[in-house]
Amino acid sequence: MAMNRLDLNLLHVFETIYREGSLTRAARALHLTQPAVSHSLARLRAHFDDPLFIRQGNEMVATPLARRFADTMRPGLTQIQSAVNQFHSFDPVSQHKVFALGLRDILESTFLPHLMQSLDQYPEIEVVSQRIPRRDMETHLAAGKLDFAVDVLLPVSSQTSHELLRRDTLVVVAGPKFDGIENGLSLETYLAARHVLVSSRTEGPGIEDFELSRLGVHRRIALRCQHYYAACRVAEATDLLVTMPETYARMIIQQTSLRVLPLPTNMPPLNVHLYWHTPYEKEPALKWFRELLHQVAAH
Amino acid sequence: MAMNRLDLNLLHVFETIYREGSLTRAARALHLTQPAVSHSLARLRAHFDDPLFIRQGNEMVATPLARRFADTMRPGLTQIQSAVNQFHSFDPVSQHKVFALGLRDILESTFLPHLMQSLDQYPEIEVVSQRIPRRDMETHLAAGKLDFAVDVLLPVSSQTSHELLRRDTLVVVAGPKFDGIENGLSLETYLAARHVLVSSRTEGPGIEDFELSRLGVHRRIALRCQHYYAACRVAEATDLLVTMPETYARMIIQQTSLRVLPLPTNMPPLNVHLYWHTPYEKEPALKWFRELLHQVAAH
DNA sequence: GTAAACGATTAGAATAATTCAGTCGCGTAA
DNA sequence: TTACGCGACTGAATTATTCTAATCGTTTAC
Repeated sequence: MAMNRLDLNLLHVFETIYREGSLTRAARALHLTQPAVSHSLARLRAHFDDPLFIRQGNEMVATPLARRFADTMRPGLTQIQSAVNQFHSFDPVSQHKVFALGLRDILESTFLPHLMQSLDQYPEIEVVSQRIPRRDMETHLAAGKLDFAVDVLLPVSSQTSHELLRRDTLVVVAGPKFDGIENGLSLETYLAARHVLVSSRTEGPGIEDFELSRLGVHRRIALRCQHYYAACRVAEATDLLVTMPETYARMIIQQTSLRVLPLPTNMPPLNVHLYWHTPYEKEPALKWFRELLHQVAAH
Repeated sequence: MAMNRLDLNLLHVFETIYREGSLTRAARALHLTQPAVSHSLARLRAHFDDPLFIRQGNEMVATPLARRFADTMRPGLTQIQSAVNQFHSFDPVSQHKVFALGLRDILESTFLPHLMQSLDQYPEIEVVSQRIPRRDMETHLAAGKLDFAVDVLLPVSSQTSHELLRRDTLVVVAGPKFDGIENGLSLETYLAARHVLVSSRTEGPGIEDFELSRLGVHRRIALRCQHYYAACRVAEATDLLVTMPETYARMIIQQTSLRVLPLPTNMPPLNVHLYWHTPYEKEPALKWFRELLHQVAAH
């Protein structure tokens, strides 16, 4: 290309010779013939006006200039190769990468176990799960502080993309002390029963109560608590009912005497979406992780 | 070269397009035609599977991926170019460089004025003069803490190179009160005179006294002091003689009534040598500075 | 609407990189 | 000491890549 400017591709040849200490082995590593490597070395020698490697027996020993040059340029070459790889391809098996994921509340419980199981085969991959306030989600994604966020459908700007990750619905969890459901749970039975309302707020209706009030009915709240797990333990020991997302319900009732029942009336779905900063969406590592999350969500 | 490995020379093309925001201007900057740059960009686009630059009117606007890639790889590219330049060529006019020079005693006075005058035309060059114990000279040169040392002939290992920088001899400095030298200074007159001995030690003979004792003679020391400058001020005000290196003598007597006379007997020369760490001697910046020092010493 | 500026594409020329074939130097074993 | 194997170097031939000239399509300015 330009006169007097070193062909930067020769740096890779230099580095390989340096590492292998032999032109023949370097040629093998580069998938070239030995004379090709010899010619490349000749070009480097001409450029630096130094033999760079001196043959001693069957080893090519680096000259002081070669050694010093190798130490000086290596960090830059490593950094460039890393940058090129970041935007060209991502190999999760060999490349270290930390993914920052915004997960709220029960989504940690429903996603992280399967996700970490999937990452067993990728020991270089690390995941950091953070809870970010909803109002900060987009700025954190744009700034790269978060790679992805997982949440219900939220209004976002055109700078943030999202797609459906998993469908979820509300179901009813009942313990063995709750009777009268041999033919399924009717709306009358549901409304006559006493309920546990799960909310991090100390007052106000739950999401399901909004829908019931649209039907002109309301249920009887006997207990208000903050965590679905605690609510299920209560339902198991009493005849109170818990209305909650199905995915989490099925996780919790395992090896308990609790049952999952369909809600006796239609409720809008609780769909979980994956969010990311649109301009970054072509980055190979992020694309790979996105696919992985879809696989995990399909469990 | 290798499949799937980016031609690193394309990075320079990328960077130029990014900076110029136009293929035509980038081509001009790279001394290529516009289609050559277009081809290179096509290769980059294929590699990253991204347009990288989108034409908006007559500007090529970088895509988000291109922007992020530019920011990521720029430090590495800068570092590599710097490393390559360090070992290929050195341009003292435009490249910043600090040279560490080991100078003892009067050598600072005799070298630094002319050296700094020569460096007037190289504003990017900085010089640090350090006094290093003689026993530490070689380790400091090897470690790169010193680029060069200037001293009389010393015994050094094969890892340290040296070459003659300047020849010097001992001369006699006399003030206007000293008589009887119309036909030159004879050995008898020299021995009959009173002398100033300059030494940082509080006792013991000077170097010239070793040579005189080999002739079976000795001179009369009337004063012992530590600096040649002070000794010369004494000679100017009295009829005492000072025996000292010629280069410094000629510097000091300027615009005084002092005279420089040949020593009336042969003494071995006081040659000043330049020392450096042999393995580094091919580095272009050090080569350049070495040449400069020779020019300065030839003054 | 026209001319100029600019990027993309095609075809061919020029240049660079790689391979092939052969020679030379070094180290080791017989 | 000789023969052999290994590996680097060199030059010619071949292949691949890059660059240029020309042209086409798009955009901008007047």
